[in-house]
Amino acid sequence: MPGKQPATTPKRLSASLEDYLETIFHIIAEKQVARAKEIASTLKVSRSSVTEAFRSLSQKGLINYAPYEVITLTPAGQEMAKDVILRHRALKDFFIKVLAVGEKIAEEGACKIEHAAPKEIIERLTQFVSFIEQCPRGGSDLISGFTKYCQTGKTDKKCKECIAHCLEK
Amino acid sequence: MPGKQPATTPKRLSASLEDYLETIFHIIAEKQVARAKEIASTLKVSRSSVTEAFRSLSQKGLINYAPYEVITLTPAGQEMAKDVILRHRALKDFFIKVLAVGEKIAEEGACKIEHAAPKEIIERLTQFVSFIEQCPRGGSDLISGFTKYCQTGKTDKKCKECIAHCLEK
DNA sequence: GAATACTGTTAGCCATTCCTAAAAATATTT
DNA sequence: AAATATTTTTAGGAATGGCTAACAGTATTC
Repeated sequence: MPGKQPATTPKRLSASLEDYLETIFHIIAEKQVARAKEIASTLKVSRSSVTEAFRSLSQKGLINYAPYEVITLTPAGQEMAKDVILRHRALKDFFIKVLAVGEKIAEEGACKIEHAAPKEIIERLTQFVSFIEQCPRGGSDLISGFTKYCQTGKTDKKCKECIAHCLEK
Repeated sequence: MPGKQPATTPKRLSASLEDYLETIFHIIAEKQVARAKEIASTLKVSRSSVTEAFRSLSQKGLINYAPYEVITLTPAGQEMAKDVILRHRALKDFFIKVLAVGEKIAEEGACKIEHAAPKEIIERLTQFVSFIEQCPRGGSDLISGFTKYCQTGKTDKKCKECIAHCLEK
C-alpha cells in the first residue's frame, strides 16, 4: 500500500459548502453531470456563487474542478456528501416516522439541522427510529397514540386494548 | 390602547446573535448585570466582538445599550431570549430523556441545533417527551428498552414481563 | 486625589458567502 | 463556419462576524 487514504471525514464543512456538496451529489446521481446552472437554481443562489463554491470545494480536495470543465466528486467528496445525506435522511425519517410531522416541515427541518447535529445524536436518532419500529411497545400503536396525544393532549384511554395489541405481536 | 406591541417574535436572528441574547439572559438572571467580559468568555469571543453584537442587538431593538453603560433586555429581547432558551431546553430534554445521550453531547447538540430547528419540530419534540413520560407504553420501560437496544442491537425479549409492567400502571 | 489596573470601545483587518454586471468560453443554429 | 444563444467565469461590492492592537473610560488602590 502506497499510503492510506484519510480514514474518515476529518472535520465538518460550513453549512453552505455542505449544501453544495449534497446538491452536487444528487444531481450527478440523477443526471450524470452537475452543471452550475442547476446547482444555482436548486440552492437559489447566483451562478457566480456556484463558481466560488467550486473553487472552495476543489481547494479542499472534495471536487475535481477546472474552469469550464465538468466537475466530479473526489473520493473524499463522495464520502462527505454521503455523510451529509445520511444525516439528512436520519433526521427526516425521525421527523416523519416518529414525530409525525408533515413532509414539508420535515424536509425543511432536516435541511437546516443536518449541518448542526453532532454525529452521536444522529446515530441515536437512527437507532431510535428502528427501535420504535421493532419494539412491541412501539410501532404504529405508539405513533398513533402520539398523534392522538398531539391532537387531544391526552393519552389514549383504551390502554388495555392497546396492550392486547402489543401481546398479539 | 396606544398601539399594540409586536404580538410574537417576528423573524429569527442569526445563530450568533441568538447566542449573545441567550447568554445575556442567563447572566442577568444569575448576576443581575451582564458585562461584556463575561459574555466574551462564555461565548469564547473577544470583548470587541461583544461590543459589536451589542450595537447590532440594540439596533434591532432587543437590548438597551449606550457605551459604557449597563445593558438591559427590552421586552422584545426578553421574549426572543426566552424563545431561544425554550428551544434549547426542548432539545436537550429530548436528547437526555428519550435518546439517552450523555449530558455533554446533549448540551452541545442543543446549542447548535437550537438555531436551526423550526418551531413546529420543537413543539412536536416537547409533546413527544411528555407523551413518552405519560403513556403506559412509554415511560421508563421504553427508555430502558431503548438503551438496551442501543447496546445489544436487539429489542428486549422479555416482552410479556414488560407488558405486565405496563398493565400495572 | 493621583497612579494604576481593569473594562469597554474604536480602528483597521480578514474570511466567508452572497450579489450584479460584464467578459469569456462553449454550444447551437442557420 | 459565422452568428447567435447559453453558460461560466471574473471583477468588484456588500453584509456578517470574527480578530488584534491601541485608545478611552471607569474603578480601585495607595
